[in-house]
Amino acid sequence: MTATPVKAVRASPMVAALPKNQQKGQQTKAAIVDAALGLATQIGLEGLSIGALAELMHMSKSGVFAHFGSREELQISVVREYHSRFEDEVFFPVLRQPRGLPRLRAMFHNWMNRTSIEIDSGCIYISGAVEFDDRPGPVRDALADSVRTWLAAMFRAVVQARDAGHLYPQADAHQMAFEIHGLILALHYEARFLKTPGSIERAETGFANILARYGCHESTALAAPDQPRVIPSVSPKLVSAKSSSSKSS
Amino acid sequence: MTATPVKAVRASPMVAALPKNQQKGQQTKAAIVDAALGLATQIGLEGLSIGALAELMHMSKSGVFAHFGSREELQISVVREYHSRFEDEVFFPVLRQPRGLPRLRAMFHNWMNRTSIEIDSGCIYISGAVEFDDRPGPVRDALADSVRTWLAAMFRAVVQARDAGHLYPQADAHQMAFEIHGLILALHYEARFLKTPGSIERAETGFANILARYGCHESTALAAPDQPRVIPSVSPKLVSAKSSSSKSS
DNA sequence: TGCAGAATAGTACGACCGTTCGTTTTATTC
DNA sequence: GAATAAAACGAACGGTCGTACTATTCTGCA
Repeated sequence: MTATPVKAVRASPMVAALPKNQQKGQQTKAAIVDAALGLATQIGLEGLSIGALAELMHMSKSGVFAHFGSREELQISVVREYHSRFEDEVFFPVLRQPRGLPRLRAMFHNWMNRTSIEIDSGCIYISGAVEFDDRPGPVRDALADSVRTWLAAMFRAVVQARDAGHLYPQADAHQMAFEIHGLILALHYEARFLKTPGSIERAETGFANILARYGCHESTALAAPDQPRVIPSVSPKLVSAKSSSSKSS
Repeated sequence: MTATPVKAVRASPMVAALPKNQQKGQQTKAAIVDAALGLATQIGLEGLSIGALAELMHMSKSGVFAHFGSREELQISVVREYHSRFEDEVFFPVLRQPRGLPRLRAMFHNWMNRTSIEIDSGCIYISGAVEFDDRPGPVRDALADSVRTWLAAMFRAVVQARDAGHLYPQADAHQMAFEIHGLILALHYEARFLKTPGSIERAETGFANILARYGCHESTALAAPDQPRVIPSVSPKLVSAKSSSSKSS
């Protein structure tokens, strides 16, 4: 029943001998963290149990446990892994975009894409915030540091867009980042928990609205460009046309 | 050690005999739910344990348990109690305000006040959404129904404001409600979890921004009214004047 | 005052939790 | 292939959990 967790990789003939720091142990540990991340996104970092994880890995509890030494260390490893993937998927790719509005747009776009996926799987930054908002400790610290790092990156992108003249010079970057964060949180809440249809479109429209408010009026915005400036981008086609409002409870 | 949970109330001579449906049992049950609500707001509905609750009530586990028959029923009772208080505190008072913008403002104001308090205590609507977003059952249903009821009320207030001519007739009420919800969620996240200072002011500014965007330009708005219309209410005094960003983290 | 019935306490059970420890298997090095 | 170290196992511990039972105490009404 219990299959060997990770088959020896050095069997692969092309990869001439593993690097010293990548023995078998490191490898199964990575596999455990991977599985743990999948589990934690669904049931939360607190719901993550070593027993369930061991069963999923076809390992013994003690075998899994030995890799971390404590449950807390396992949770921290999961947070770090999530952070790493978030960076790879959302942050690093946008560095190819030119500074200013294009990069800011790409950032939100990637963030939205990830959140859209997490409507099904769950998001550790959001569930973890709820689970650890009143519980000090290293897990909370790791979590908060990760989130702050990302929000700071978002803030910098806003500042760059403003300094590049893509936004009003008076634009409050902290305020704008706050409002964008709110859109993501509302999307996650309404789509994942309430199952409200049309949430993704509303988040995108909200972003276009924020951009318009803070000084961007490019034609690439979702807002209908030919409307009078007095009514900027209220109720674009994307949302109202499909009459999604009729299904509201 | 174990004090009698609730002293017999009929000792009070003025209240001539309790109504049939309000025996002592109902009373201690109410007291238990009250304590449970306090516990659940801090550690979540999932963290709520009968043992801890019994200790807090100076009762035996079985004594507490008997009132509900199951942990799930206890959780549902807590959700209902929270719903009731939310209505009393946030919803019903605003009905005294005239329909339209004044009522919408009052609604957001009350909601903000409650959320500001919940920065310390926690909010079941938010923590519960995370805990039960992937777990079907009666608790989730009770929770989602409560939230939907409130969001629907918020939506209706937006529609009334629009119909009263206080907002642009093209304003998308669902979109506006979504954006407002996002502000509340961002406030809760950044203030409670990240401890970011200035979050309350940002939520208020965000609301003023949304109002301005959707057609309200009354002098009561937070937005500076004498600025050119092209730059509506970006970075109002409330935020930038006190240089709140310097105190960050 | 005394008696039904409600309310609470007490005890026990089985399940799961994180963790420890000694043993056994597997991987790496010589 | 033998020696050594790393990794995984298996059983057990102390603890908490929700829940099921029975016994006791209290309350409300005749």
